[in-house]
Amino acid sequence: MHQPKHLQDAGLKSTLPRLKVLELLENVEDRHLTAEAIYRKLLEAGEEIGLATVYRALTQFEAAGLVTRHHFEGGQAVFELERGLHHDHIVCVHCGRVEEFYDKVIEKRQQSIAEKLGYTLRDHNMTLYGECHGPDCPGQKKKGPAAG
Amino acid sequence: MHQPKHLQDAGLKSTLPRLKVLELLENVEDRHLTAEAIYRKLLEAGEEIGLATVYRALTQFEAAGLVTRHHFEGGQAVFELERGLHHDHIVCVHCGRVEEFYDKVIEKRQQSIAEKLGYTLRDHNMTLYGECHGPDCPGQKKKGPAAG
DNA sequence: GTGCGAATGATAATCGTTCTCATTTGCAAT
DNA sequence: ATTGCAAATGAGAACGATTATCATTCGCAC
Ligand SMILES: [Mn+2]
Ligand SMILES: [Mn+2]
Ligand SMILES: [Zn+2]
Ligand SMILES: [Zn+2]
Repeated sequence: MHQPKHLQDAGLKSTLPRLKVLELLENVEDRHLTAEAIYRKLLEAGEEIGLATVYRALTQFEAAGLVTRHHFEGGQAVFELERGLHHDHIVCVHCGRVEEFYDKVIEKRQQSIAEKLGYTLRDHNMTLYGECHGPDCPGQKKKGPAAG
Repeated sequence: MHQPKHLQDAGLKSTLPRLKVLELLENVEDRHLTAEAIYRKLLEAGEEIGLATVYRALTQFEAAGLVTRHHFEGGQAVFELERGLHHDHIVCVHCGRVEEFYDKVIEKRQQSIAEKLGYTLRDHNMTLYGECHGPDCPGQKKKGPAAG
């Protein structure tokens, strides 16, 4: 339970819907959520909020640096609470599980590639897609004890 | 002027609209085009084709391995003719210019990161965003001879 | 408590892309 | 060259994600 007074510091008026979205992002287990998932979870928690407001709040949080938006495969953007530590992602193509990683060698190489090509690097998107081998992942063909 | 007989080889019936799209991709200067850009160019060239057909052709070409689809920033997907050589991209945030590159160190590192995290790597997306310094790029603040 | 500009939320609109379906095409067998 | 028919086309409707509109409500300084 953090105390999300961050809003005023970020130049945003502290309103109830915004606090609800921020609180959810701070306390939910899965860091990477679509706007609709956030909306649904708030409704399930008995909160009264509109989807448009969730989108607006997330966009404002992003502009304020409180939240990061990612575009993985599959239409919907996902949002995560910013923790100040840059990282990239690997996503399971079967179950959608997301892991984070940071690789200094890659980051440096990206920088020097940009320079070599005459660009000033401003940002990058690196997402790996693979098959996780978690027991709950539908990508794991379950070998029954007898051949079937 | 290539001879795009590739279609039958790829298991696709050789139809006029498909040939037109493929021919354009083979002969156009800019490798990376949106579906609408392709559609527009064909119309400008006097061809008669529908946007839905362009989308369909590109999707089929992608499934057949003739074309690759990328999702850079900004809504529209871009397509490019496959040349068999994997590469990644750097895109200018001002003028949209695209350069390609391939970095063996990064590719290897992606593989070992995936392994370390327990994934079997299947694909990846790496796009760098930066400011190019081309003379025509609107990101270049034109310094006039006198201070303004 | 009042007042007012900012925020909200229901809904319409937008944008890129895919789907529907009546018409046309490619092509193989006559 | 015809014919036949499944596959392809294209105009427009439909779709999913996100944003815009606008009447109502809220946050907050007085
Ligand atoms: Mn993350
Ligand atoms: Mn390319
Ligand atoms: Zn998985
Ligand atoms: Zn540029």
